[in-house]
Amino acid sequence: MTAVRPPTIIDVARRAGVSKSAVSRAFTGGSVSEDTRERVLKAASELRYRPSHSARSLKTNRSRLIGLAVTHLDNQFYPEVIEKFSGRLACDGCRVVLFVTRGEAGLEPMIDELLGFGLDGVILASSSHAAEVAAECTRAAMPVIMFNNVDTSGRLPGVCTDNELGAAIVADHLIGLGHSSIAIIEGVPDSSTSRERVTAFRERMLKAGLPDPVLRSGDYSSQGAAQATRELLMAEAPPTAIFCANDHMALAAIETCHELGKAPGRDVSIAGFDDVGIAAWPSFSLTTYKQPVAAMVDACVEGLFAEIAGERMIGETLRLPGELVVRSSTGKN
Amino acid sequence: MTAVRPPTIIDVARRAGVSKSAVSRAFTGGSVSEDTRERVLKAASELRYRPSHSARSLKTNRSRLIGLAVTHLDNQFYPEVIEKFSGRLACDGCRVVLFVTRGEAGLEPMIDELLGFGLDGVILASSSHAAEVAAECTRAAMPVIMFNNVDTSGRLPGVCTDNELGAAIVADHLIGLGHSSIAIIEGVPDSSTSRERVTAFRERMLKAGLPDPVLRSGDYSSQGAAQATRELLMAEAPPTAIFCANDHMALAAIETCHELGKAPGRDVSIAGFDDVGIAAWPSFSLTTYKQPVAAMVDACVEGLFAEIAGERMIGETLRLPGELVVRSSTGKN
DNA sequence: GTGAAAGCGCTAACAG
DNA sequence: CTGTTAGCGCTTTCAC
Repeated sequence: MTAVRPPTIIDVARRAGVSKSAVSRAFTGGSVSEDTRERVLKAASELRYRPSHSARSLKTNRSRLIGLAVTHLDNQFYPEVIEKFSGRLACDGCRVVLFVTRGEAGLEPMIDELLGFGLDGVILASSSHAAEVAAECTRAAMPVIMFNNVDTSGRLPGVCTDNELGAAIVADHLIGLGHSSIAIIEGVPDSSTSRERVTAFRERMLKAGLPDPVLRSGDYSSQGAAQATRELLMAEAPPTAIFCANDHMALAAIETCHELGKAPGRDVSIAGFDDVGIAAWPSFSLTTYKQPVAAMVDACVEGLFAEIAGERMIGETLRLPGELVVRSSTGKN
Repeated sequence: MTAVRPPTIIDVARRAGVSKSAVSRAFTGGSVSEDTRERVLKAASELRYRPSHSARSLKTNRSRLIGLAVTHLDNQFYPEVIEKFSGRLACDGCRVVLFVTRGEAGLEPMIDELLGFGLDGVILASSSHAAEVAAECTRAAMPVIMFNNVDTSGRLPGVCTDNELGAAIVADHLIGLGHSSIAIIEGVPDSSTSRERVTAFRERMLKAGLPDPVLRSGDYSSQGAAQATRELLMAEAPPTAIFCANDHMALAAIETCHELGKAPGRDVSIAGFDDVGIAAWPSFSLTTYKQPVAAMVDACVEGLFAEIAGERMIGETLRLPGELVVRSSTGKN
């Protein structure tokens, strides 16, 4: 059995009795007579012909492949983001090539990978090392955009939620409920999202004349948040409310409350950030600040396409407002 | 500002004072003298040269891109699978191109996409329409393998958990706990996983002399499972245990129990299948049958690589045993 | 071990 | 509207 090699544009041209160019035009939307187009399409489908992706990419310098770098798929926020990007990009005929960064390790080599797969552009939704990756991408003239994360060093475009606004609104909500002893569980310290949310929340409290909140690191992980929650709630004077820098940690905090026999929303209020799917489940009913993921993804894709086209739509970072979602994990003090 | 086009192999050759071939060899592991290799590598790094992916693919007919078709990213099982595949394939220098199938719609066009991106192979982890996609792939000589899903029509290779074994073990567990009135919430009826799990569970019950279990469809969705649970538990003679065809539905069933004021593990036992991350959370503490995801992914990748190499390692479907994980969502009747 | 040369399959001027 | 032609950047015989 000889390996049947796939039909090329030449096979189609021959069978349709036209030139390669005619076939190419028929497939790329060039101008061809209706008659030619039909014959080409017929021949192509008989031959089961599909244009070779690599040949086309080589010529056009476009692969319609977009890299998406993410971390922590166990944080439900990312699967949601991935799904949205995949759907959105598919509308433009593009596909997502996934780069899952495993914690701290393996990021260096990933840069080479990111640059070596002939991608048209890259979306950095990974929370750490963004700066390094970004710098390398710019040097390689690879269009990049940050998602849910801002480039503090350079001036890369990016899209994220207005974290400061969101955190302030959550703070107001908690304060309005009568809480004055509020703790914060932050994420990875050097991630922009965590920094912005924490800072804004804190400022709001100080502005309200409340004491500086206790700060614990949850490192954006379940275990970290659980540990922080334990320490917080078992202290001598435990806080009456805890603001977690994301839902992933807030969910863990709620789990920990149960473990300690404290009822979320009654004994202690827990608030998060993201509005991940699970947050709405009755078991958690988490009060949180909803990130406008769909709008963010749209803006991000448009921004990236602009970069690819050589323009620049987004100045530095586009910050979209979200929406407070009040559920029963927060209650009056 | 002229667009600085990326350096080609020729630029490197010139700078290193060697021929294109020498550069190519230095990068692909061909035989070159140590001296040449060094000069090439030096020139390349000075120029920030990276071999063009599309040019290389065109020549070698290998893109190192593997398609992964999945559904339901809100079912935590899939993000876990994606992450594992991404990591595993990265070890072999390959990357995942994602194809998220949005329910029933958009599968037809997706086949074209799958075949049109110059992928080296495709992993079908999508639960529905697998047969159609598979058939088209085989016709196009595209290496395919099924994951967690068996090809009933053709004879495509695939890897999945031994669903029948698993379901039987879960049945035994429940029966051993003294349950005799057990209901089943199945997934998408025409998915092989659901069928196999349901059939085996049922058989086991009959074999134990128990009445034929009530069967409800949850359609592998949270809403479906919640609805089914409601109907089941509000019936005149509610079952004392419910077996859900996957964790995603079992979790929803547990939520629904709370909604109805029934304590899982006491008032009614709930068991799932998968052992998704959340299943272990204290709030759910779901008894389930753990799919050996890592081993499945390894086997799947090996099988696919064999297909790509023109061999066939896996006869039809490889069924790996999992492991019962007993938690507190199931208890004595 | 090394270079010259021939394409991989396609698109995009350029003539006609 | 159509065909001819010239590469895109790389790998790989094939001689040397």
